Amino acid sequence: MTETTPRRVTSADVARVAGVSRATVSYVMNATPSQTISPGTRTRVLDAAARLGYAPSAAARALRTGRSDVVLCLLPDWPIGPEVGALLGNLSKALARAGLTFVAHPGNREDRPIAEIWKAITPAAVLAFTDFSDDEIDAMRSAGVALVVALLGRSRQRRGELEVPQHLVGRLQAGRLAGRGHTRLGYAFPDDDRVRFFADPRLAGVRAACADLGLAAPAVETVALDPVAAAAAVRRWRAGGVTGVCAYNDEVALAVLAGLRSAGLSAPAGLAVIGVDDIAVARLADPPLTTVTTDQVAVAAHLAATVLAAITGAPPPPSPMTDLVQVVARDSG
Amino acid sequence: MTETTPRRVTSADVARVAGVSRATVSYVMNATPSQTISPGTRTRVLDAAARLGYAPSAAARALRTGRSDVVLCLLPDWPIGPEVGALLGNLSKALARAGLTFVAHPGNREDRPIAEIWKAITPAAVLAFTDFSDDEIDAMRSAGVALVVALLGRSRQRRGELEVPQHLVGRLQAGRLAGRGHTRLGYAFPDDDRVRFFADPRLAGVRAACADLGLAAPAVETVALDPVAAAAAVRRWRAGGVTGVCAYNDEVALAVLAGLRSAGLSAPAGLAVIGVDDIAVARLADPPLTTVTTDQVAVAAHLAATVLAAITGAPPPPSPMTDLVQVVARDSG
DNA sequence: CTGTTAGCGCGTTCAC
DNA sequence: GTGAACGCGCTAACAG
Repeated sequence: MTETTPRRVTSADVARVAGVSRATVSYVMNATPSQTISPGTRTRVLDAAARLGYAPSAAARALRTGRSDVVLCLLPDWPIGPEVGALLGNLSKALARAGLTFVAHPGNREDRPIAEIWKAITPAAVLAFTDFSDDEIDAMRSAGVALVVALLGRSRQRRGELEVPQHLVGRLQAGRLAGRGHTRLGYAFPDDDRVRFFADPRLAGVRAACADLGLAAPAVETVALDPVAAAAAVRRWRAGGVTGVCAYNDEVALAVLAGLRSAGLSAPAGLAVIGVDDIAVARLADPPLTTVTTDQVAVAAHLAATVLAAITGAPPPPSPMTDLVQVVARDSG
Repeated sequence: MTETTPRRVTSADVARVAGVSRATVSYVMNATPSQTISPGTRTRVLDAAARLGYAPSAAARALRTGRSDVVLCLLPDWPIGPEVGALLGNLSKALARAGLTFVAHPGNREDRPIAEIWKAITPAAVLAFTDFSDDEIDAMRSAGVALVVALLGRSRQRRGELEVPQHLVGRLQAGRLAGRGHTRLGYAFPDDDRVRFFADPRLAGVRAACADLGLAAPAVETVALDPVAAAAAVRRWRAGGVTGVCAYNDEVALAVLAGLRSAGLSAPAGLAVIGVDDIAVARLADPPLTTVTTDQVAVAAHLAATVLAAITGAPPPPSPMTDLVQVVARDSG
């Protein structure tokens, strides 16, 4: 029994079987517009490729073109929940339709310089949740990597793709509470510095809504995911006349609910509470949690379009970021 | 001002600056054991590389060696929560220490045949949560990709790396409840077919523990994340004499808690409940949820070692899967 | 021992 | 529709 090492199928194999040159195979496989191929040849090549199970070497292609068809997403170092997970899934799906392979790299940039990451992948584009240093940006640009920043970072006036909706989330929360008669609002800020990138624009949205509606600025309390800490915040809010609280997300909102409970109170009478994300357990809370959801599919589609535009050098699509967020009304607020 | 298109720095550039050949550059950069290099030359090369900011082209390297230093993780299509997110982060860190770049691809294999994914990456190894078809395995193997399956799939006797701990999770839950005097146990099974790969071994662990302890087999109820559905399950359990319930995970456990509440009962008197994962909101529940946690860092380390072994062809490390799971005792059971 | 030469891996694309 | 060079790093064979 001779061990036949199963060699990789290359374009040369296809060319041989189809009785054409490798160049022709390439033209057929890529449907190169500048090159006309007779239908007969085309069919023969396609047939041969299919029969042999030919798949072009991504490495060779990347080497030649200087760019792979991979889109690399640098994940933030804060815990990613099901919402982000869903976003990534949708993004992957949307980019796959454009022939791009989406992959995510977890782990903060301290563990490993991001340069090592993208140099190991040679991605067509890099999508990040937080900002890059200018040096990093220059390095990537000069390597021909398109860059999209999802969330606004600290530097300069670059605008992040996801910043606007975060702002809207806050506005919607405040609007809901104001619409139900609350005039003095509180904001439950997360006890984790790593999520400031998300929390800050949300809080800003609440602030803006309050200003627009002629309400006092929200009373901000940092709320840890702990009943005792939350109870203290609840006490302070109530002492200050606050009747409705916008929480950074559902987890923080659930903490507020727990705080109310341990203070012998309940929502919405003791304090109206509204979260963000509509996580699965939100409807299991007591009372079920009112929350704000984002249309992840639409966001993913927009992000995908932005990435695509960045790759092709086309102008980024306009943000159709309205109607992307909506309230899921339940009993807590 | 002449626009200088910033060309990529290649080994030829380094060679020129250092006054050596490209081969020497390669030997220095890779510290090739079979080739001795004089310290002086070494330094000159390293210096030049640093000055120029040289990074070898991953594409060229992959093309030549037939293998990149990327480890690809195929994510399951079920919603990934913070636990999996943390696992990925730890895995990434552990593999980075071995010089490997970890990336995850979200999205189920229906959207895109997995062959397209790994052919676009040319990974050194693929790590998957569920099993592959034999055809897929053969294709990958013959392409030189090492394969590690984290969770056992349907086919044959292959053993998944994470299967054992899942089993232990179930055993631990049942043991806890039995230790507190419960003799008739229930199991709250998830209402999502996609997580069967996790749920089945956990339930099997509970069954095994019951058998070992001489208890009746657990009364299995499928529990949706909905108070009403959960209340019905609670009723059936209580009618059947069940006094303690092991839940698939914390979310399902919280559903059981909600079901108890809407039946006018409470844990642990009405029904003792124990979850899995120790998600953040577990301690915010009423009562705080007793749960089982897994040492994700240790699991990640073991998985990383397994991947490494698969790549080098070494025998996989033994499973030190004891002491990896433990109970977080709170009030619910 | 030190370092060089040369050809390979594979898809792309320009000139004929 | 074809021949041939190219992108870039690896490594066997070989010369001082």
